[in-house]
Amino acid sequence: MDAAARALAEPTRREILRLVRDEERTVTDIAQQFPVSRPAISQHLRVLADAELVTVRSEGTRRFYRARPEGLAELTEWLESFWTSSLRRLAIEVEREQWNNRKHEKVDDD
Amino acid sequence: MDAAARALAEPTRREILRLVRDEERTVTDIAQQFPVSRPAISQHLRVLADAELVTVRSEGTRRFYRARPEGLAELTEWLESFWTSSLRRLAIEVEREQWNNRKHEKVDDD
DNA sequence: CGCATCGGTAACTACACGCTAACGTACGGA
DNA sequence: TCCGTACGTTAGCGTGTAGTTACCGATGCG
Repeated sequence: MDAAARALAEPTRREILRLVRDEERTVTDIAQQFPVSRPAISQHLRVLADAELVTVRSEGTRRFYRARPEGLAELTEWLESFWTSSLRRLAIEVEREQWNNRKHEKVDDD
Repeated sequence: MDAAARALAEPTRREILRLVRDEERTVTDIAQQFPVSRPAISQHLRVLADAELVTVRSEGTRRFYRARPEGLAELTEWLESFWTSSLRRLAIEVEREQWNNRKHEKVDDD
């Protein structure tokens, strides 16, 4: 997961991932979509592959890359745990607020 | 979102975020949970605050930090778009496989 | 075979990043 | 008022990372 998180920290890599999300693409094809050189894209693809966020398929001299969404599983779970936690916390706050309201009523009563 | 993604790339920052997920904590309190110095934690907290992943509440000399899950919204949506995309792709592949199976049956018939 | 194309790797540069040490500031208690 | 505590900020240092150019092997085609 650490590798996945670090890989996604780079805007270029996120964009690459989006490009190969629904269809496989070659390196040159991908590189043409960016203002940086092809070797730079190659290095980004290596990072993504090491993080298991993409898969490769060789065909002759060409290499087709494709996103591998399962690689994002851990990270997604981690993020979702925050949402559920947020809901739990919200419930607690509502409870406390109700408690405070009751106290205020008491004060008003005094 | 770029800021959030970069902030989460750091293991220490992810851990900090988990620490202040359900309850607010002071800087010294947080720093004691890590092998690094307090200023280092201060810097991490600054990054998290800039990414709007935490909020601060001052009380005297102490500053209480707390996670702000809404800051992860964009990133979560981005990740989830991959899951739905993955499902769509899977559906397409199943379809194609069924098509191939039908072709095989034809060949067998020949 | 000769040559172009595709893509990975190496060496190097520039910059971002994380950490520490040192300092400054603000609040609180004696 | 003096001192301790709680934090933030800065300078400096070492390391990591993204980019480039140059070069390499492998494949496809005449």
